[in-house]
Amino acid sequence: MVTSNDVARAAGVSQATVSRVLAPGARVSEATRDRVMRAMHEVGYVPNAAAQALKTGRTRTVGVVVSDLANPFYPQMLEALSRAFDHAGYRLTVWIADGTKNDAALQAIREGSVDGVVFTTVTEESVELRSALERRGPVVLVNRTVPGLDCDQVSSANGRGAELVADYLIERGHARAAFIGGTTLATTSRSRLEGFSRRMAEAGHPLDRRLSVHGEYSHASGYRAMIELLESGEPIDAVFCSNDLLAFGAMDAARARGLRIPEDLWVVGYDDTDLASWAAFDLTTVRQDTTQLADTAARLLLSRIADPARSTETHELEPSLVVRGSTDNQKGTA
Amino acid sequence: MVTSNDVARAAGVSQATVSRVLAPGARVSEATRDRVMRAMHEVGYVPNAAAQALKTGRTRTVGVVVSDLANPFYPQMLEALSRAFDHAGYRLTVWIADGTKNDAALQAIREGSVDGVVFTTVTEESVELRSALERRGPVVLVNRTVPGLDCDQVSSANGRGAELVADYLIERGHARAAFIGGTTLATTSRSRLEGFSRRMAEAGHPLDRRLSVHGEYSHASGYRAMIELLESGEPIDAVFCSNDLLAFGAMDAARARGLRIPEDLWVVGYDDTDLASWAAFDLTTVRQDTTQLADTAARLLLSRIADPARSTETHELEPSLVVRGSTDNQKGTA
DNA sequence: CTGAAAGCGCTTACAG
DNA sequence: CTGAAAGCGCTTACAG
Repeated sequence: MVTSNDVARAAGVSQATVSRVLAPGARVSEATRDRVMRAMHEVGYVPNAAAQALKTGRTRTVGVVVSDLANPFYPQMLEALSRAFDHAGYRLTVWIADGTKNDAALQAIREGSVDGVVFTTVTEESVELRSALERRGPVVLVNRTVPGLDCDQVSSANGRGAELVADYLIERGHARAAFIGGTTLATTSRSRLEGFSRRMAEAGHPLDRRLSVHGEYSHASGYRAMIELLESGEPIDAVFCSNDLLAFGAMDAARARGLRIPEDLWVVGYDDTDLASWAAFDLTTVRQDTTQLADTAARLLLSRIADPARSTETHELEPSLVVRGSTDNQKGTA
Repeated sequence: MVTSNDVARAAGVSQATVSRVLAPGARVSEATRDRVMRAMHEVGYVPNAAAQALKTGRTRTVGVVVSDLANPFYPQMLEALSRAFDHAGYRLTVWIADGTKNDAALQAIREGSVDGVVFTTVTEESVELRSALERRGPVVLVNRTVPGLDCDQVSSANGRGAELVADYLIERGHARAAFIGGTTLATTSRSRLEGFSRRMAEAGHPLDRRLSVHGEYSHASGYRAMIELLESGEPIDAVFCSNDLLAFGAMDAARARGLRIPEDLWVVGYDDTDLASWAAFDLTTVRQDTTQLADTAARLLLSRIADPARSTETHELEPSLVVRGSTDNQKGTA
């Protein structure tokens, strides 16, 4: 390994001077700087990250915890986070798992292998996690949040997004609606159901309990839920799924049972993933801007790392309804 | 920050003894060990990762470079790699980008922030990258490879997979086939085209040059390519796409033009991503076992890290054809 | 502007 | 089995 000592020897200066040449605000004479730079290239010097981290207490790495890359929303989120932190000169350590990795990420903060952590899929509010998050640690929750928790949080205004769907369905006369949700442990699914059923009730079309089905966030679960709804015999003219992945499953199920979309049934999702715009689905859905979510999360986390004492912030980004063919084949009138 | 010195003080032993309690093969008396363990919990001690890395030269972190999470194959690959390295006690630093991150990953090895790197999307054989890879560095190429490069590599036997498709189409009398490929810079796309056209030619159904279209690996590109093929007016009864994502785009385009699949056109993909089995596509495709790819890559990389001098290995995993409804609606006879 | 020196928090020979 | 000590490769006051 080439160290700053090797460079110092080659350039005929002290090791400290080599270090200064690389330090942002350091005063080094032009001549010395040139000589040292040349020597660095000659010997092929790259500063050792562990030594820098040990001295400065910073790694310029942040952790990201996601639970399920089979939901296309998360790869998009991950890509957006990668871009956001890349711009700031930070690297990403990624944990992919079914919720068991929150502790590993928290541990990584304590051992100093990451400067902070972005949690995208917090579900249950386990006591340990809650208290860990509340200590003003360098963490931020994106997407799924924990209402009332004193920690930086960013999400889509999920209730508001669901209201947009309700308003749209009512206005278009598709108010015999069902709801297909993911795990009730996720705030996203809960908030979307709440917003949806509240607005439907307000408009005089209260959501029938039997028409509200919960499972997990997967294609298979959406498929099963749709079959269940159809076999219940309850007449429905629309289904609001709490994310796109469920909607894809629901559409596949409905079509498998011979229903035409949108003629026989309207389907609405949430997320506006890439797949939603594919012709196979052409799904009306609520758009969450992953870039905006990621940028906000990155900004909050980096400012938290810089100032651990600042008070916490909660951001709710405004969602928007994207109307496509799964609800309306008369694009012109949408 | 709580250090081993704090623990030592609390337990009334030397700092070295605290360190030994955590070291795998260290000889410490039961009594001392107990006392130290208790002290660790009391003061909430977690070893500092940077200090350990500086001393040992190991971070227990590996890098992964992927180019495009919009292709569902990569999230699956990433998840499989995450699992494989997790089992070995390694963390993942992930670079997501359009091929510009190979250098960043190579740099990370040099500065010691990762112990090794998995490249999933090497394309062009730039001279710098080539020579960097060839120095028996702790790197492994998975999925896309560079034939002839002296470095550990794992891939699907892409040519063989394409032959399976050719054999199947010929046997089933769908030999007026077109090919839709991704970037020609990717070995995957090139090898699949080679295997396919070789076998088609051998069987007396040489692939018409005009029926071989290349773009990039995206849904939109598959869509455009399919439209192009249809508008060429050449009669075709099957399309082999060099990955599933292209096939989804091609199917969407064909259906948009009123073609029924499989009645009017057979479509075959490559990868067997989750989406391929969704009813919306029900895509016949060549299965690549991401778990096996990832496990092999992890094994190679970890053994390379342990023994930098070992000779390099190239693994080609056997693919298999998964027949679904996009080519055959008579499942019983498949 | 530059050098000598301390120290970040560990691991691991070296003695005893 | 345990302690004193060196040293991994940096950064950054402290002098000059």
